[in-house]
Amino acid sequence: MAYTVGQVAKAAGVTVRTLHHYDEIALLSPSGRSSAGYRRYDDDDLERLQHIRYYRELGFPLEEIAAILDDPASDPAAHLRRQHELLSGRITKLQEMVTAIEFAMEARKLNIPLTPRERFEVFGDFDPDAHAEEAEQRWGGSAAYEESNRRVARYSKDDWLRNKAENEDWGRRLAEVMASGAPAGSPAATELAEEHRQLISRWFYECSYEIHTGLADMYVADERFTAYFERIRPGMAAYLSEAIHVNAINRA
Amino acid sequence: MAYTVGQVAKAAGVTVRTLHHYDEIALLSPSGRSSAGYRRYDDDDLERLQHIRYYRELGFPLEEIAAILDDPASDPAAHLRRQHELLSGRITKLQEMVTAIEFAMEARKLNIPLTPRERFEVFGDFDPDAHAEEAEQRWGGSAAYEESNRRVARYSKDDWLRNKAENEDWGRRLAEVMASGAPAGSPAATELAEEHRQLISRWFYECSYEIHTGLADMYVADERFTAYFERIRPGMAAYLSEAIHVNAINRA
DNA sequence: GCTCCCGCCTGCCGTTACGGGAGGGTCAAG
DNA sequence: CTTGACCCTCCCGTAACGGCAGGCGGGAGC
Repeated sequence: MAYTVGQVAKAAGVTVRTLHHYDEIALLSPSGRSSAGYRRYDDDDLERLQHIRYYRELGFPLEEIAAILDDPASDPAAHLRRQHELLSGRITKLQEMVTAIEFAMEARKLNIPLTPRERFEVFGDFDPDAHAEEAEQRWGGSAAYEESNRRVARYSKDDWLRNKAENEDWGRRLAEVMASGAPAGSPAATELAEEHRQLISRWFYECSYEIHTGLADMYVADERFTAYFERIRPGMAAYLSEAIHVNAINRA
Repeated sequence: MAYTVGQVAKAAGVTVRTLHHYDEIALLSPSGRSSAGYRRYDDDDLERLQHIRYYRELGFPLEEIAAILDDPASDPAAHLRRQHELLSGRITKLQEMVTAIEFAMEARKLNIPLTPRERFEVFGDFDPDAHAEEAEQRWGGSAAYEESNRRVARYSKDDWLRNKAENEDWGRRLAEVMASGAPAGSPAATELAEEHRQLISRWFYECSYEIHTGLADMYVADERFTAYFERIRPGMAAYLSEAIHVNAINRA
């Protein structure tokens, strides 16, 4: 089969101008011309264009694409394998970006400032995924996230202020309980732990006891979250963490 | 905290020149300058740069990024949500591209030509994933794929020729059995069905009876595969399909 | 206090991958 | 035989930087 520029352009999702350009730089020259000088593309040309499109999507410059496509050492099948591999890589990277975004969202909820390093982890050339993986585990599956995002999306500025106020009030009361000398396993403390859980459930996502204890562990393991609670009152991170655990056991 | 261009550039994974450019076009102007005219970026600048980087990764032109970042109607949290959504979309698209590649690989194995439409399905603007989903179901999980690809990667040109020869020989013999008038359920036919299964197992991937009957269904359901067998001998697709099913039952 | 090197500054020209016409031929349908 | 859709070849424009020149600034080591 033979196709005109217009047909090829439409099928491949590119403009005619692009095909002209590819012809100019000899990246993809149609295998023939009509008597009137019209470009005629055949199936082999289409296969080449297919590879071009995939490599382009993967960010390769045209010159490099020409080089690898004209490399006699690799056949079409090899290109498919290579593209498969590269695409998988891209997907992983994008997934890391997604978790990074989720991380930033979570940090925002608690007003925890991100370090420059955290902001650009996925872009920077420092050692990859070490932290990303960790973060993944922390706020694992997107189940709770999705819900949280759906809800948060509808919040007005007023809602946010109320949320913040409730949060601060809760923090003050927990600090008071700590000051009173009541142990983390005491009813006063576990009651506030339970309230914390319900606060999250009401504002963000259905927070099960399991998720809650997960958060508790994070609060002591991750310095940024630790710092957040420590700023309210020294020792609060560990205190709250223990209270949450006891509360979860009590209610089970 | 305040940072210099160099520090910001390194952290964010961009060049200093890029930051200069962003300053020039007023996309990201540092919040201050030192007495000597050095650019000083603060944390808010970093947050803005963070959003810029994500939107750029998503393919937005700088001008548009400036517009949406300066839009008073959306705050940082809104951007995070938007980026989350867009990233998820990109991931889905890339995954579709991966299955398209796998589709092309499978087609190559059988020397089935792809239609222009199939080549560029993921790029074109025709109705999405209708076929993609279908294809997914057909050669479902990547378990068999991965193995197939691993093996195929090591094949020499000679291997391919031997494979092709074996394949053609098998086709000829099946055509003979059909010509002899033996029904699809006859030992002669099911024997060749079994041989087909072992051919696949030897060359591509461990082909269980279950996978094999799956392939059989595909051979009659997908016109491209049907056409492949029909070209060897009319009626072969249905004949082989039945033989494979009978063989699977017999051996169970 | 001086030097030295590294980092920062402002132009300014170059490049990639096309976009988008202008001006003019072509082809199939009515 | 016209007409509208499609094709051709120039040719200029643009976005997003890359990269260098030529010159100032600054801090650490002598």
